[in-house]
Amino acid sequence: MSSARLTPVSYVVLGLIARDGPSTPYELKAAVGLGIAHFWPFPHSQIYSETEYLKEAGLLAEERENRGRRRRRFRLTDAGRQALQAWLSEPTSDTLHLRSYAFLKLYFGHFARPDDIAGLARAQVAALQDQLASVTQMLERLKVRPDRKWQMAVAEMYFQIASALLTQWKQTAASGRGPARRIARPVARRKSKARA
Amino acid sequence: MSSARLTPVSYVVLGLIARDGPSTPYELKAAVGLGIAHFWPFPHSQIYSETEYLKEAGLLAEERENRGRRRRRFRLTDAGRQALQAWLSEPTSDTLHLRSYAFLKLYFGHFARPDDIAGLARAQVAALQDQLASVTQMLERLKVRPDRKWQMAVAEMYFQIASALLTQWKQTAASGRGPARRIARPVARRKSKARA
DNA sequence: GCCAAATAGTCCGAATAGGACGGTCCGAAC
DNA sequence: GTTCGGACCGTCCTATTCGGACTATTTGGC
Repeated sequence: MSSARLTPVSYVVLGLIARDGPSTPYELKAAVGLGIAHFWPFPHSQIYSETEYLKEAGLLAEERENRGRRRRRFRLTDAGRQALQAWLSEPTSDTLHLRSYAFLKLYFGHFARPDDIAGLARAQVAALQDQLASVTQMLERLKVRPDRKWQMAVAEMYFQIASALLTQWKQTAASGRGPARRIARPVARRKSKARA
Repeated sequence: MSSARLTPVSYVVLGLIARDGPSTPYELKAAVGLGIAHFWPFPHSQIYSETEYLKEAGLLAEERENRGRRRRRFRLTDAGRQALQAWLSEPTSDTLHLRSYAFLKLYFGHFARPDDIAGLARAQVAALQDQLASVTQMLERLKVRPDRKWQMAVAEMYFQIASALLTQWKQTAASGRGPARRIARPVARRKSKARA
């Protein structure tokens, strides 16, 4: 009953049920794969333990299906809805965490042959183009859902990130191949406030 | 001796030692914090076990310091250098992994009060500005190191990502506050190749 | 009825997280 | 030359998390 440890995954579950109505863990798993997995990955097995935990905590209520597989279907309790809203009302300064294997290789590019860098860059360009294509489709789908406004906003951010990266990797692929060393492009600068 | 399981962290260690010369684990830890931690985070305790492991595998050689603390100092063996170069020569299509707590909140923005969204966006704008300031300093520092060319490239990618996000969050902060619903900005679209 | 495919859920060893904690060295103060 | 504080350096430990292998159940085609 008491609101105990609530993790990001807890809110994923609460949020999805708030959005989609009473759901089975399996449905949640599928819903996660459709979007959230792109910016908050976690193993699907967690959904099963998390729904159980949230039920114990009184934030979800369970209703067994009568027919067929008799799956557990969870709905939000009032406490659950409140917990979700409370969470949403606290902003976070937590900044994005990035993990890129390709960055790692590029970082040590000094020890690679020029061709290696070019190959890496080409592979990244291709991968990013695929990714952009799929995000574009997602945007297309969201465009006709005036609710889902904020999902759209997230998708757009994702799109912008992928776009920016694509541009950069293309440039990386071209550099070395170019006719001459290129002059550093001017880049927006902002007032500094110290930090490192 | 046999080249066994080499993880990304292995290459971080090999790469840093290749760049900086023989190093102690503590020095590596500090070096990681200066840049790599931003796109390949891992607990510092791993450096200690990893250097040990790489020594066993014959990719590093250890030389105890004679004086003072008698710290372990590791240098690259030929095998180590080869392993690094082999790794660098294989491109990766692995695409970036993103993890953002703020995205999660925004995603479920439907259940938040408009003010909550605005607050979140403002917090993100502030955090990103700080981050951009520190990246800008890093770029400044790298500008005068013609070696470090590829580190610079990574830093620029990071900068572009943060810039793009800043723009988007600013827009999010403004939306709702704006005089009217704004027309969707035209956005670059690319040929689709399917994927989801 | 039987089989294949899709659906649904469980389990568990391995890897990671990341902070708490314990020593060690050095320079400054007295 | 002793003491002390702070930076330096490294180890350890527990709680998650990872993520895939595995099992079971249902449905639908024939």
